[in-house]
Amino acid sequence: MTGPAKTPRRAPLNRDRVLRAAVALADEIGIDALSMRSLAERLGVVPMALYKHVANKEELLDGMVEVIVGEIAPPARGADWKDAIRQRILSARQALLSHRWASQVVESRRHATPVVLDYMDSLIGMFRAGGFSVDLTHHAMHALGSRMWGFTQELFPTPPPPADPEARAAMFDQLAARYPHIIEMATAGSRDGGSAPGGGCDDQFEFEFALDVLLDGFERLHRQGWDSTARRHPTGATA
Amino acid sequence: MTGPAKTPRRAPLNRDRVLRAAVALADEIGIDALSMRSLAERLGVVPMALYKHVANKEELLDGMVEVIVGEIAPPARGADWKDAIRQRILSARQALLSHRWASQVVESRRHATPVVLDYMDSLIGMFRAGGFSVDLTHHAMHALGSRMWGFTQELFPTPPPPADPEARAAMFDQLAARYPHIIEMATAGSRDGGSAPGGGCDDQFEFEFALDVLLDGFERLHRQGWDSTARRHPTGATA
DNA sequence: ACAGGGAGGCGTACGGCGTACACCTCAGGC
DNA sequence: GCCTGAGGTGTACGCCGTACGCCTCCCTGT
Repeated sequence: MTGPAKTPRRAPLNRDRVLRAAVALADEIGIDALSMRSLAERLGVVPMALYKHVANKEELLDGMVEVIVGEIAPPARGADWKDAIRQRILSARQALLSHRWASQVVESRRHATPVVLDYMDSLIGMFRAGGFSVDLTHHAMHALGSRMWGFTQELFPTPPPPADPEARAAMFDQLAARYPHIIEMATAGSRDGGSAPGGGCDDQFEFEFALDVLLDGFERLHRQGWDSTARRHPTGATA
Repeated sequence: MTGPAKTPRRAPLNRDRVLRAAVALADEIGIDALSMRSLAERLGVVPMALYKHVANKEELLDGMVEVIVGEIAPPARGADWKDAIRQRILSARQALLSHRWASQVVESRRHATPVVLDYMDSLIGMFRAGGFSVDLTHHAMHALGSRMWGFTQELFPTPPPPADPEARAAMFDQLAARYPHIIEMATAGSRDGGSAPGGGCDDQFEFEFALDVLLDGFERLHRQGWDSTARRHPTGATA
């Protein structure tokens, strides 16, 4: 009975276990509540123990990003460049969307980690495989920007609507006076059950719309043989 | 000699003075070093005094955004919708660029403040004045996303390049093996003094490129009478 | 079989943060 | 001449990230 099961010592931590626990905990309690202390407690360990596995909190967050980016589905083989890129980015979106805090953390990173660079490299490779020049690919990547991760900044964070209907009506009138166009847009959207119910748009639609505008634009420039040294801006010049 | 100048009491603070001091201090010492304490010290006041003028730090940051957004040049009158919007966004860019921390703070805001809504409302109004449907305008605004503020996420944060040339060459080979496309892009850009020198692209060019791809895309959809209920995605359908 | 070392975990402590709460101090209006 | 309330103060609390030194096993080489 003095076998290895005698003392049920917790399996020793390692970097990967720490990172996965951090992701899970952030999912659970939110990224703001994720501290070295809360994570340590979750792992049944003293806060300083974590520093044996990550250098500091920044590196912890970097690692969490790597875990998520690692969840992105691999590129589709044999597809048209546009479909392939579209699909890849949408699957990045899926990966990021399953962790509500992900976009915030990705945006806050200062240095790209290897896994992140892998993803970007593969995306660039897809443009190149589609015949894009290095030049156009470069600008296209920049134009995608954070959309390559599958998220867009929430534009109209819902201000708290008053519960009292009378107060709400009054506030509505007030808003309509100052922000006529916003109100027009918000109310128009809520008519149908379509793409844009007021107070909460169809994010997926909005995302794909923007992505397609960009990809279509890239495609057109590519077909035109656009070159950054020729005309500085893509504008016009369809015919 | 018992006049009002006898005791040189500091003019009492007010919300506006606090916000402007915060902006100036953030410009000076960086947004990370801006704390209620450091700001209070700069104003020659005890930290808690600030809470008589702003509810908490979040509201301070909101107010700082308002100050900056207030610096955006008013819309150009009488211009084509596209030029007008282009110009307005580029002037937003100018305003935000003069405070390096601005984009980070804007992105972190959860609730839009009145001044922010004013800006968005005016942008929407410009689309509408250009004949855009409410529907298309809505999606266009979402597609612009944070680009309406004139910034793009920095995509390739420069990893520290080793000083020793031999080590640098070794690292280069290693990177080239793992990230062939990234390296191709980075090195191709550095050939000419043009738009994309390695290690630091021409941000302004990249920004305008992306903006123009989007605006051109919107224009095309507008001319086609695009409607979100017709086809879900803008893709193709030029001819 | 045993000594040595290193990886993993612990405990304490420090300085900084945002901010709650009670208090003080006057200038201005009654 | 009193009152009031806006503006400013002082103290304190709980949280944070993390530096530093120590302990405790397990693995390894001999």
